[in-house]
Amino acid sequence: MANNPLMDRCESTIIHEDIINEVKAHMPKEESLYDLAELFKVFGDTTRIKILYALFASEMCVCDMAALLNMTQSAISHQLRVLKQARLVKFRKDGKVVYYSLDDHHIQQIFNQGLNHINE
Amino acid sequence: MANNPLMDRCESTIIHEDIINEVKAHMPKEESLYDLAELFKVFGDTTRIKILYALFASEMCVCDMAALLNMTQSAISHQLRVLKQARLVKFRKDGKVVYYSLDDHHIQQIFNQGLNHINE
DNA sequence: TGAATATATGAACAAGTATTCATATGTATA
DNA sequence: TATACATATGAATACTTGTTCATATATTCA
Repeated sequence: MANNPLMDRCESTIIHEDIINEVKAHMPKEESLYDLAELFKVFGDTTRIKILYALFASEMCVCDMAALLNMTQSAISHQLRVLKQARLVKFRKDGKVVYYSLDDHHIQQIFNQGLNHINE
Repeated sequence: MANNPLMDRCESTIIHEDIINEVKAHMPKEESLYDLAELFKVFGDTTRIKILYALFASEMCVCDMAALLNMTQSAISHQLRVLKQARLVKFRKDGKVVYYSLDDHHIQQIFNQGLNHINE
């Protein structure tokens, strides 16, 4: 039976069908789970976390963020694009300078809960 | 001045030094930010999100998770290792069967805040 | 208009990661 | 003890992603 595609799935024998059905009934829909993972992916990078923490304290221009984090303007700019696409930051222009700020009030709470887990 | 390493950092001219200092004063320490990013990295994968949501509803064995998510036992097992290392799940053994369950009560709140952001 | 400068962006590269495949480990049972 | 089976794991692979480099865009000011 080397060709049975279910070979690697516990011999295709579901041990607790009742539990599986119970769990299935409580699962959010696929799309929500995907979007949630995408959101956390955005949080899963030190540079972006730092940018967001910086913006908790004050709006900032790209140049200042680069100086603050000791990174190139390009690297910061690329990451800001990711944060923009995730609707986490917004910006306003003042001449050449672009000021970024937070566009979501959940972020801080999410981060705090995350820190709670870490500091346990 | 093509060799100036600060060339790409806004000519090394910090525009708003006051803001940078203000922000610096409020930044958590490097290590916390790193750990936080590591935690969110764990959340940043659909398979792991699904596993955790499943465990919100009930403890489950590896085999059932594989059946539920229609994935190989091996893939599930690898992801459970990541979740274990992040201290997000714990397990108990009953004969051959290993039952996994949540090891943190913050997860659900973090996910709910995440969904709030998505559904806005 | 031309020079300076703040930001954005495409391409390339290096590093990280999720899954698969093969196989090992550990437990129950015939 | 031998077999079955639930789980774990190392290696390989395909895919993703963060940064750099070069350059484009846009705005100010002389």
